[in-house]
Amino acid sequence: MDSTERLKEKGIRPSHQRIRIYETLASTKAHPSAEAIYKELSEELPTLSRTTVYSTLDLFAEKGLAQRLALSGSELRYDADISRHVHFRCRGCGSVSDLAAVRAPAPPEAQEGYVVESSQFYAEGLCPACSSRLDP
Amino acid sequence: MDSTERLKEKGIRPSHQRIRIYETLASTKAHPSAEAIYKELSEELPTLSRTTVYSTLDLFAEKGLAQRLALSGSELRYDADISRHVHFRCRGCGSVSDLAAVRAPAPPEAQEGYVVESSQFYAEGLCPACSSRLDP
DNA sequence: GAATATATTGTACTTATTACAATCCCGTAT
DNA sequence: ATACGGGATTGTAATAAGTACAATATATTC
Ligand SMILES: [Mn+2]
Ligand SMILES: [Mn+2]
Ligand SMILES: [Zn+2]
Ligand SMILES: [Zn+2]
Repeated sequence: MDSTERLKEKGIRPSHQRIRIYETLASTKAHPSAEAIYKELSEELPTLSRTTVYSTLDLFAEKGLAQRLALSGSELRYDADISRHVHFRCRGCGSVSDLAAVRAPAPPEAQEGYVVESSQFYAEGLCPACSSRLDP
Repeated sequence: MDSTERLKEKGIRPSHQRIRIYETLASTKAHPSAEAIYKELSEELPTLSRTTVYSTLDLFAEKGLAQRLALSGSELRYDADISRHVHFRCRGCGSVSDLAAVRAPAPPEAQEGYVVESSQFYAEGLCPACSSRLDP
């Protein structure tokens, strides 16, 4: 299914900008920030505005087309893979990757009165590149 | 054991500011931000600087005297309870609380090359107060 | 008590994000 | 085909959290 269809499916009007932002997000495993996507698309769409990227990613997260990752580090990261999986953030280089081999815990059962809408499990430390560079 | 001893134990010189910041953090279940602690202590210590609060909380996190929580929401929260437990952030009021009834997953086994230093499991949604105010 | 090291303070700066108003674009009705 | 209207996009200005830095104050060692 193409990007346009995916957006429509989630009730998002498939403008040119939104399609390209979604395709950019879906084509990488880097879990980019809004700024990273903005930079990536700036050449191709010179009039693209940061505001559009921010509000579009926000919209994607609201509509369940992408997940927003709040890990340590100052910026929010986004992921077009909406399946439940575990993330890793490297404190050396700031990269975010999937820990595919780790089983993600199920969302916690709501306790009395709480409404659980989402959950995240993530780890931090050093990625392979940084651990060989810094540790030994 | 008193706060002074706890700081010494972790190799932190127990200055007056550090002691009061630790005691403030340890006396609440609200998981305060640096700003919240600064406001709380400002009356008692009128010359206290934000910079001191930020750097002290940072030091506590480095030395293992407190944990730093990066949840969704713009600011970092801190917790003097360093045991492994699950957190909940309310998107209505921004409050952060413990989900005491939920078992926290163990830190993921490091995959080839990765060095895992910490991990977090947290949920988001509506707290009891906000869910009764917004939902029904 | 002087010399040295560490902690604190205040200010300026950076960075990520949001608010907002003006303009643009696109689907529909005339 | 043209005009209308509402959502989308843009650019600028503002906010908020956090950091850098240099000066001052406080504590520790000699
Ligand atoms: Mn992922
Ligand atoms: Mn807690
Ligand atoms: Zn790395
Ligand atoms: Zn709430």
